[in-house]
Amino acid sequence: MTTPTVRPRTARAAAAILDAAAAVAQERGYGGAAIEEIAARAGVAKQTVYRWWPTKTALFVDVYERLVPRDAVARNTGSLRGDLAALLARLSERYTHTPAGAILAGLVAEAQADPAIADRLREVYVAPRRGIVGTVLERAVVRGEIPPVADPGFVSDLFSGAVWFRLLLGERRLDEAFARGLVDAVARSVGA
Amino acid sequence: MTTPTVRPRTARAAAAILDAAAAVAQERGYGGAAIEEIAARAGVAKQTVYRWWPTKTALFVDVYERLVPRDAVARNTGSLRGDLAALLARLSERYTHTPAGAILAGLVAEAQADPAIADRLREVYVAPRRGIVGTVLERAVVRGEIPPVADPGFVSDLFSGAVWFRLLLGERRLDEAFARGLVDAVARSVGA
Amino acid sequence: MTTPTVRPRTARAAAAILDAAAAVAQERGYGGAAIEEIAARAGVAKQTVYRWWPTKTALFVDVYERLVPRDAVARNTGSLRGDLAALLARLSERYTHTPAGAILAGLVAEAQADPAIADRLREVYVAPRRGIVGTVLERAVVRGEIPPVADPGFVSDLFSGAVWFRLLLGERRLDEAFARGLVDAVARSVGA
Amino acid sequence: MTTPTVRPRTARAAAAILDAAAAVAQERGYGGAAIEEIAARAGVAKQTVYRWWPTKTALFVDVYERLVPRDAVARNTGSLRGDLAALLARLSERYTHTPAGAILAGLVAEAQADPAIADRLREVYVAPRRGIVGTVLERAVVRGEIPPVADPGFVSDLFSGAVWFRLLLGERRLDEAFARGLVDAVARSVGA
DNA sequence: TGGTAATCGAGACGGTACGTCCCGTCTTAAG
DNA sequence: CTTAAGACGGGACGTACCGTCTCGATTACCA
Repeated sequence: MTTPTVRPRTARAAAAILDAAAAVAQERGYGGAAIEEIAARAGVAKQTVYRWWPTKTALFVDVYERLVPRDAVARNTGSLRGDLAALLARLSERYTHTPAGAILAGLVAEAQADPAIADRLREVYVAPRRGIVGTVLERAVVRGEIPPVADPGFVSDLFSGAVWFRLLLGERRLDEAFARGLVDAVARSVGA
Repeated sequence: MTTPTVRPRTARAAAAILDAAAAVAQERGYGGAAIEEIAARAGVAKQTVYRWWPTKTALFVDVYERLVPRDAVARNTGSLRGDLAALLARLSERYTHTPAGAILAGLVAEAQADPAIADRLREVYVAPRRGIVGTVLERAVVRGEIPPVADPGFVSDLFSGAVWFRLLLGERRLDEAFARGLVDAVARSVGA
Repeated sequence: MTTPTVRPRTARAAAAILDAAAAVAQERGYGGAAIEEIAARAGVAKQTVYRWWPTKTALFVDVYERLVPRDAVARNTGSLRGDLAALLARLSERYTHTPAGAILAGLVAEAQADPAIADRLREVYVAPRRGIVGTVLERAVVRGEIPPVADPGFVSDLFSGAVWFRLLLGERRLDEAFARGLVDAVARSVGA
Repeated sequence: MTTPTVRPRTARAAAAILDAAAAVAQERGYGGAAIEEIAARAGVAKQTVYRWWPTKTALFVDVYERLVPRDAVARNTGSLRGDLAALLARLSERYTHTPAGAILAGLVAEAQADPAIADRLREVYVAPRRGIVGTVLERAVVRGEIPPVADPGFVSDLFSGAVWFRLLLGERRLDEAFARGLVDAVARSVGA
């Protein structure tokens, strides 16, 4: 019914830019990704990138969201451990096959010098993860697996921190042993 | 008896460079720290920086080690929880008053595109942390507080990941509540 | 009887564009005058400018003609010296109060690299000036002030060159002394 | 004995840049000469151009001076008419075989919007020409060909203006007829 | 008098060049 | 012989305009 605000060509260009940005980040890492090359690869003028994203950071926040959508919902497997394991499997898949990890690391690095970026990152990364893990925990409470969780945000951060540490500083995959250990630690910490 | 290999002026210059690098990183972040400015601020020619450190990364690995020495030993407080709390207090202090966090984040970002940097980072950051937490856990085993730990490296990473997540993405301090929560979670995970 | 081909809005827009172009050239010079700004200032879409003038050069040829009409006739003062002085006074006035000089200089510069522009410039600038000076000389011949002039075009160019040299490289005005000197030189060169 | 102020590599780069600038202006005209292309053609980084010349204008003032040296002296042919003719021959040669004319036109255009450039141009173009023509006139006075000249600057400007008008707006050569006419007009104007 | 085609403003688009910053290498002159 | 100073070739930055294009929203003419 309503006419779309964004014009066709704009949408086309935007998609091409985000795709190109992901591809370049995949090949050269976050730091090595030059706007100049992204634009060239997207078949777009540099100005067109700057028209829609004021900085490289802003661009890659959007790229990250495209790779790891903010509104993802945790699969209900019927048990807390199963849900957490499913979450880990999905994360593993995304960080293995996309530059999501490299991008996140780059954004976190920049956030250290710019509070605005830090805020934005909490918005697109921390808060959504807390939402997802919080859902999983609530389901477990409802199921009677665990008592009410005093600080679900903390539990989520514990979980996310371990995953981050592994993916960005250890092996790039979350293997069986790691998954079992982390699920176990989280489950214990909430009194399962 | 023997004269040191490194000449006085060299040592002086090296220290000046490391200090200047830390100062610039403090002000402008890791990404914003230019070798050019570091050299100028150290009162040294750019070439002198390149003589000892082939890349910005190598330089900042040394800066990081200077801020968070690799061979630090955990204080023995007489209990697992006490030791962990002491560890947290020391980390909080370092990441609050130095650019250690910003530098670490920058190095981790670069490590995503360069396995050699990743290796180096495991060497100066992951391994030492595992050593320290491992020592704490061993002491607790000896004390009889906990049973032998199957995978102390994983426990250390869980601990480090949570600290990292908090310091680089949340508040820059590790307050009382956070410390209590993390100590508790780690202690439970090892069956305390 | 017939409705004019050019619609009202069109004519209005064209005038607004020429005015805006003159104004911008006045403020920023020929080189600094951007089509983009001219269009904006005329309250017109950029495309509307390009609809009527293929290039900046073509636009400014029209602007120049508007400031210094091609069909101007020399005032008959009753003597050669008087006519020439009147010519000088009119030129001085136009180059002092309009961007005609800056525009002419810009066009001449572009003509050096493009023979088509050079031709156009001879058409709107050189030829009309020769016509005017030629008229003045003929009148003087008729009056019996001077013998027939062998090469009136050359005399005109001598006159115009001196004026140009003064206006674009010296003072922007043609003062009394200069006028007397030039009128005298020209008069002598034709045997007055 | 004294060490030269300008270092060899600098001198080498500077010469390459000036040569390249002249070549590009020859091919594309003043307006079409991009610093980017000049640098590339000189095998030099763009920054190296900007290190020595703040603007395109400053660069081309130097290019012009290289093509038409400021300190040139008029050949003494033994007569006023001969000296003027020699001057014209030399100018014709320079404007025909070098981009001097295109460069001068470009600089004059820019001078209309920037008094500093106008000053500089009077310094490197108007004043030297007045000096040269002044010398020629003085010699004629000494020879007894002409009475003392009241305003030699004006005579020079008359001469230069005519030459300019011809070279930049008419034919690019100063043929026999034109030379005879101009020499004659100038000679008459000073009472030869 | 209401429909329709031309014209308009707005401004996105692919490009090119701008002038700046910093990279890592190099050359020079002083101590 | 080492150093500081800084020039150098290079490459990306973010900006300004170029001239072309697409979009809706007026016009203004014709049915």
